[in-house]
Amino acid sequence: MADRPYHHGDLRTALLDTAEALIRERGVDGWSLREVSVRVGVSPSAAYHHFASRDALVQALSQRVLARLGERLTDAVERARGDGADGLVAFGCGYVRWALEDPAVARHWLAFNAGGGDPTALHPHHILAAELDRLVESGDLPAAARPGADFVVWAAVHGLAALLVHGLMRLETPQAVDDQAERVVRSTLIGLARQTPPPLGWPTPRSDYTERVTGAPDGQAG
Amino acid sequence: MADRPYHHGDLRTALLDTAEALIRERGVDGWSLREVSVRVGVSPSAAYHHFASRDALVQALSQRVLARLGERLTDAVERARGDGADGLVAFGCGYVRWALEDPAVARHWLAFNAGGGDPTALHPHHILAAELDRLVESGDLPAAARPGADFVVWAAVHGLAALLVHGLMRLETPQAVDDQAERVVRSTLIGLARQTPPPLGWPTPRSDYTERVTGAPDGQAG
DNA sequence: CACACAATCTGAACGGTATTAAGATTGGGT
DNA sequence: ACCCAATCTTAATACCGTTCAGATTGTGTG
Repeated sequence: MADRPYHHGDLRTALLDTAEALIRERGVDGWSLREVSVRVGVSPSAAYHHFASRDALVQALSQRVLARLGERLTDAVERARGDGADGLVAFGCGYVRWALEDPAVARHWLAFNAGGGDPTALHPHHILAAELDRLVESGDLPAAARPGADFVVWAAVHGLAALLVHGLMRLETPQAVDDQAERVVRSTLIGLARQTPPPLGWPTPRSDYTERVTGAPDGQAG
Repeated sequence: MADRPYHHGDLRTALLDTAEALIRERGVDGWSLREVSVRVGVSPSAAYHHFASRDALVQALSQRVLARLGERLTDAVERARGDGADGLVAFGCGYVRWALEDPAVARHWLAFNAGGGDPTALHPHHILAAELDRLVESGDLPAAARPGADFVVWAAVHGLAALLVHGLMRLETPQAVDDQAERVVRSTLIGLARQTPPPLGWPTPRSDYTERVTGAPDGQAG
């Protein structure tokens, strides 16, 4: 602790990195502000010049994780974009793979996803919605099925990731993970396409979902 | 503290009740073992004669919450069971309604769902699987679509609940919640039914997503 | 270059936390 | 009546988040 300069240089990201590493090593709650500070080589109170509280660090970390997920998903979707649902299948696979590669970090995000983050961030929901719009334009998805479909697909993918990360569902091989993700996405899309206009079992023509399913892209919970 | 008997009588459930009430009042982390003990009227260390640690209480609470959810879902499914997917729609609505009625408690369960709980418990997954079996028997779902379908439906319902409870999606009215749950379940079921035997690009041209989704031929599962 | 100022970090402290150990109290069985 | 095991209490330990006064350093201004 003698050779280190008094000013760290970029303590903020060092704290984020170390907290994330500890989460990766010991689980979602296997870290403390103090230990992170010690590991970085500064005093515990130094963190408070970069984060208003421990919770602020948690929030910032989950935003950073979210940003990385966004980049990864845009890449995956762009690379796989072809005919039909391939882009969305890549979205689902990328989402679930990301969760399983770093279960603890994914659980951190699942639990503390930042509410008031940067609205321009590459949010999974945005990417998904854009890809669904493409499907409508290309005629692969009926326009009538589009409103609210983003949340149906997102729920399916998010739920699969959550079940896997929390150990309620187990898939042995990476191939099985991809297959399950693909099946979830394709089933949901087929169901969305076939159900909407006058499907089987959909009782009385309910009012359209455009008004009632309020998707707030940049909104957050109270 | 003078008129209370030295032995509480049923301290274990009293601790669980109080912890749950505090979670309901102040959020997932708005409680401590000490405060729970004080609220019940015993010393902080008394809890350790009923739970090995704070985490054990967390686990026990999440198991109890799970059991209640199970009872509720069996009731809902049995009551609504009719032709076709009505039972599963009731399952989805019950699941999501339960989550929204007590968001903090639901988040507690979402985060700490017990891994090694009672295997005979009424687990949502069991109820769902049984209902899917009924659909196969009644001919509403092709037998070929049955294997693994439970996890597809569960993922969709679980994901919807998770997105709502974490504020990533917002539905204003209870009717909108029910509608969204119904749409998720029916879409998934229709998709499962239509996709499986010879769907769009599903079985044979099993493309290798390891190449297509990411550049790296890598990935792992838990 | 000198000087002031803001940003950054340290050290010590406060109250709260989980957890443990040793001892007091009580109910049930013999 | 008595012993034992279960239950609860008191006290103590170690860690946690957070705050505050003060030391150290970079930066811009004359």
